[in-house]
Amino acid sequence: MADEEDRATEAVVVWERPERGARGPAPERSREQLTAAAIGLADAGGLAAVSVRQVARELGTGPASLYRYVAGRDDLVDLMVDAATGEVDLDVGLTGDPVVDLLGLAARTQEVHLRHPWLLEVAPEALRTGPRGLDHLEYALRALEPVTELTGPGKLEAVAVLNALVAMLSAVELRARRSPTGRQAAQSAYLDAVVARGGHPLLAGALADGAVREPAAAGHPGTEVPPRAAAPFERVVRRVLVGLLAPEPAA
Amino acid sequence: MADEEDRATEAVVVWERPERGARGPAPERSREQLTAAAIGLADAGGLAAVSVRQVARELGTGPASLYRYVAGRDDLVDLMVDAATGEVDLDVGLTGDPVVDLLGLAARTQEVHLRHPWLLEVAPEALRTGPRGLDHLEYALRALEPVTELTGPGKLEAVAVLNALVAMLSAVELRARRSPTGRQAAQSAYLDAVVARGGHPLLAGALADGAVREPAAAGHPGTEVPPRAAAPFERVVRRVLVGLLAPEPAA
DNA sequence: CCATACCGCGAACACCGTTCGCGGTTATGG
DNA sequence: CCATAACCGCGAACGGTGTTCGCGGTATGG
Repeated sequence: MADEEDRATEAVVVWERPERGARGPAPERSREQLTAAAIGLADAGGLAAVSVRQVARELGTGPASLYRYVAGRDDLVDLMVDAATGEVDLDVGLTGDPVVDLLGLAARTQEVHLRHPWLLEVAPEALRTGPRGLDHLEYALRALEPVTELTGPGKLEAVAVLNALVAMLSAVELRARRSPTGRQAAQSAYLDAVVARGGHPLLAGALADGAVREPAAAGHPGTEVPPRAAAPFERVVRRVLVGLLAPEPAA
Repeated sequence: MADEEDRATEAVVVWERPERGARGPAPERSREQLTAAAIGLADAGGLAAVSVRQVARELGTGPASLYRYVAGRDDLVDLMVDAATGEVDLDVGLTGDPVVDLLGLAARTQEVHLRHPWLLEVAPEALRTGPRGLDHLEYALRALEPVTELTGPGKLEAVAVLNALVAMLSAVELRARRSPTGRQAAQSAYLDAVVARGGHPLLAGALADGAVREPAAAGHPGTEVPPRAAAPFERVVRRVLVGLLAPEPAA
């Protein structure tokens, strides 16, 4: 009574559906091509620019054709995310020090985030890991092997925390790089107004301290900020890792 | 030369636009009503269920009418997020121990996340903080006041890390609670298949260890998991906080 | 060799966010 | 005090979206 109702469960994940059937003519395109086109659009115009119609146009065909390769737009996003994850180099040897090894993985992962900003736009809710994602995870677990203080689920938690951390820090870095996009400028102005209004003294103080928000002169690019951002990333990631992997937090 | 071109900058944030003009008849509805209706829809059907048309229908009017209260759908989402943030109780006294105080704030914030799962669906990219969000931030900074090892920007970073952490742990908790929604079931089956295929031994081991994924019997709910999830949350948050606020990570 | 399963894709459906412009309402400046 | 300018509600429409249906053509398994 379980074998026959799997036709309802046949709404299966992309990675399990075969790339092509065995009967008909050969497909004129491949999932890889769809993915590449979609990633190109997203790199240029954000995740919102990735529509079934646009991707189809990019490939010189109609929207309906894509549904031979993919069950829907969500599958397309899954393919994109996994392809981007595959850009992280996992052929780097391990030193045996979990903090060092995970820090390196985090740095290489951040590079991908900076190269594909749309990764931050995909809702974490809908994240369904593909083969490359699982390789990424396995690598992290390999780096965590020397750690004996954590159980299996504990290690998975730690990796999840690390990934969320990398995403967040990448978002910060991206906001610092590109010139404000109007929406951000408005938000910035609102922040100034509220701070000036008093009532949030500590926030005001924290903002006054550092370079987090520079004067933001006219608005056009021009002053490119070079590689200056490596330091805070390493510092924060290291501290979090040390906290996560510490034997016991005292009491 | 700055005062006159602000007409281009008049694409301003929601919080700065007045609720109503001074000339015409009184509006029949309020932003608060729009927000409440939108949150109701989102609580029931996710963020995707929040469309201008649906909200309008909920209020018994046409889509165009909403644009008197809001510049677009994004403003609506901003209002929702800020309203939800306002549900976090900030009237809790501080003990003076930053770890304890921030842990409490994190726990109360997670409650809101669990009550409004759609918060995790809003892309972090588009997050523009409103007044309640700034209050939340100010409270966290107040809890961090005794910490002298961190500068202003450093504290802001720490709070950002904490918020990302709470979001991630809430996502985990939510996934564990509700019965898999088909998409998640497919993902789960795929995971089993890959693990059975070998090639990810550490992942297999980690999954075999704990209760992260129970056998997943038939599929229907039934076995409600009670409040059992407080422990890992506190443990992880505490460790991360200790790492973030530690004087110096050794060398 | 032919039935079967697949491929490409034009056409259509339902929904989405957003804009325009109209008639009615209200406060204000002269 | 009243005319005018600013505002409110909203029907209608535009261009975009994801997705489905069903057709003619093609390669392959039995």
